[in-house]
Amino acid sequence: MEDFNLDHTLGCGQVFRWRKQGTWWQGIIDNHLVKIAQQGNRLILDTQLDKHRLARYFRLRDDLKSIYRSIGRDDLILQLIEEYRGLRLIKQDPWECLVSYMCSCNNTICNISGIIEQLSERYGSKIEENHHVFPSFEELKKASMEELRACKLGFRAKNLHHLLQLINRGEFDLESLEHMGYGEARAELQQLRGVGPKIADCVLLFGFGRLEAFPVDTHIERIMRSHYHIPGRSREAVADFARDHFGEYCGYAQEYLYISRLK
DNA sequence: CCCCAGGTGTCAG
DNA sequence: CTGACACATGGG
Repeated sequence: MEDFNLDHTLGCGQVFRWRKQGTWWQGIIDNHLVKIAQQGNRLILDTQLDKHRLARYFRLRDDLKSIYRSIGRDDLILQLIEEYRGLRLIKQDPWECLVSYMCSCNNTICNISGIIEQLSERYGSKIEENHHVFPSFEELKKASMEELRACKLGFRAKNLHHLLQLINRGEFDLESLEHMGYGEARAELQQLRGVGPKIADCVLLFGFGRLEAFPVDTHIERIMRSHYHIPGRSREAVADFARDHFGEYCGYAQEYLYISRLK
């Protein structure tokens, strides 16, 4: 296992349900409980999940050296690549990803995790004692506004409820985004209540693996504006600059900038 | 009490 | 197009 750092990959904030106890990370991939640890260049597994699905989830087939060569266009990103080498994007389930990042709006990672856990416990199917899968659309659509409120979604409850109604009426189809171009899919996502440019980019990057997506949140905007000359005051200007500056794999650059916020 | 958090919708100028 | 403000909830 080369160029893979499990702690950076699971701890950078791109996923919300993984927990670390001791040296073991515990989480769920494709409805399977997964315990995983890293010793040097070896991954240690305790799971029924097959290796191909694991490799897809952690994007182990991405050629990081090639991606580093592509995005490594300035001193800052080169330094972050060195510091966080082995951080990989994760290929999340699109549905869980969309709901998760709808909950991320003006919220903390800690609170987002809490919401996702509550939704899973209350509406997701149980796979083992104390472990529930994130609810499918069919499971989650049973939730009323009041019940969503009880899961601490706050003002985001009406956005999620609206999404559930929309899908139920056949007026939105998440899977159809798979076959669209980046721009078209992004515009389609932004028609949803509570989904703007940033959340749309998160869904496209983490849920659909569109590496040309570059989500700009408060941290990314602050970092980008302090290190580069961005022409324009909007967050879209930052995203436009980044896509041009870092190129076709700019989504990877975003994650290295994002993890660097911690210090 | 303040401020901020992986933003977005709305509205005035 | 730009800035200001509200929005639920939790934590510093």
